[in-house]
Amino acid sequence: MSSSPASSSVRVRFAPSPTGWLHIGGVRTALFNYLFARKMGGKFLIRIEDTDTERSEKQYTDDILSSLKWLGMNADEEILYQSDRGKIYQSMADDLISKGLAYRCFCTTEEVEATREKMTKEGKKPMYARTCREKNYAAGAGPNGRTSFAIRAKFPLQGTTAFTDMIRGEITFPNTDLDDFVMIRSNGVPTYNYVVVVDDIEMKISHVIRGDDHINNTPKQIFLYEALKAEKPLFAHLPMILGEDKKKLSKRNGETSTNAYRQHGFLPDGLLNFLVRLGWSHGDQEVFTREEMIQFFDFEHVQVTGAVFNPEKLLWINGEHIKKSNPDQLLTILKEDFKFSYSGVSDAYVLTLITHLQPKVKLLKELPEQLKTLVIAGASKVDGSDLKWNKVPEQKAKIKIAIQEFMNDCNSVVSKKGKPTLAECGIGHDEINAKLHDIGEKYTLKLGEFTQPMRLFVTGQPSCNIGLFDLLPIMPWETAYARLEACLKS
RNA sequence: GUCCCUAUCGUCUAGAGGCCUAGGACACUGCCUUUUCACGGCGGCGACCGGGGUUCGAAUCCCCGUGGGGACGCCA
Repeated sequence: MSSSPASSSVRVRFAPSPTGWLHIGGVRTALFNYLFARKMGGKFLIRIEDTDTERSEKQYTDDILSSLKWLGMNADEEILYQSDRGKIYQSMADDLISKGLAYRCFCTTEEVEATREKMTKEGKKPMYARTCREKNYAAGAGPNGRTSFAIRAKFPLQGTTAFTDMIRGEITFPNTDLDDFVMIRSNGVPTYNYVVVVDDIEMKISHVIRGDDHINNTPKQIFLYEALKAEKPLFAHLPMILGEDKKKLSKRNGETSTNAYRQHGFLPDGLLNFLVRLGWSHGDQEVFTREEMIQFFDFEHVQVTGAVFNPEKLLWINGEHIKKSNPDQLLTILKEDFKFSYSGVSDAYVLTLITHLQPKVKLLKELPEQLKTLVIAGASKVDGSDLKWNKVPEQKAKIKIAIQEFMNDCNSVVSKKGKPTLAECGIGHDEINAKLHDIGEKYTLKLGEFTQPMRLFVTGQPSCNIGLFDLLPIMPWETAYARLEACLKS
């Protein structure tokens, strides 16, 4: 259903209104625009729709832009602010009035409301009564001395308005159901349906890719394209993201700011990967790199129905991305976004720890939590009172002897070679494994019986997911030894 | 209410008339692996909304019904 215009002509935009934080639904809309632009070698643009002066706030614009930056979706050209363009909107509207395609409406809000209520009661679609439609009022020359007017579109009374949606195909509206919508409010501020067209023309937008809550606005906008004698873009209406209650995602049912996802430890590509799979598919593939998303994206496989936001799958996908990440990059993010720091240990050591931990976490914020007792001297605060060995004192004594033997064994090697870690003394994962198995056999202990207390004390916390055999070789032996001593004393 | 869109496991989805006894993923669950937790491996549970057509043959095409969503603003 999609057409393939010359790639160089593809220009798409993400046009948020700064009336709230950038939320996940907005990110998905931006993403589909971004992917299409990148795939087609076109331009991805951003326009801030701040005509609603009441609700627009600078802090929201800042949040939207910084969130998009975090996600790696920056605009290819200068960002357009609608608040800068008031004069253009006004003069084009005046022009449409002179051509008989729009008119001044002096009706008051109360009058308009009244007819709307009446029509609703009669079971009709609430619309404007078109009182001023054929009056040709001049500015400042309204009925009953009224001077305040809005500008309305003179929408056709008959026929149909249709367009071909890239996702859904042909959509047709009877014109009788469409209103003479307001283009410029009586306070002079233009409305969304009007400025969106003026600006999309100005920006030479080739494809309008947006949420399907805009399908019903499209005929109004088509009217304006025709009135302004401009070439119409192609439209693609994306299905909505739904909350668990299957209603449009909102603050009530789980809408969350993009920033919150960042703080929780989602990777940009993990979040984007989850979002792209909400309403789009590429066979059975679930995990995509950014390059793959761009390479494979198409409108043919965009779903038509809304998709429920599934936090658990998001978590899983994020884990997949963390697994594949470069530890260096992970460390950088940890330092920048999670105030992660360490002392008395080398960068290489921290990086190796991350390598061992990254396949096991789903959220970045788990990393500093698990690392903290490994990379900061004296951070270990272990209480061994919950350990199983406390139940059988003679067993506990035997285990301590076994652990002591392991310590002595390693110690002799380390002091002979004079290196700070077991790994540098030639004792790696497999050697530790063999050593502990031997000791277990010698003292007729199951491996878990004595590695469990060892692991607790060496990691310095009960919830660190690193394997003991992975940790022992790389941890400074001095530290490991001290912690094992504490274990013996407990 | 009117208009627009829509309908495959709980959820995200594959599916373009025979490859479908409907595939994958998340979740749930059984087993295995194992140095706790986790990761991983192998299984299990689980869906074509209903009714009519069209066709030799329908999850797939058409119609109706029903369900769901969205829009009906001097919000965007």
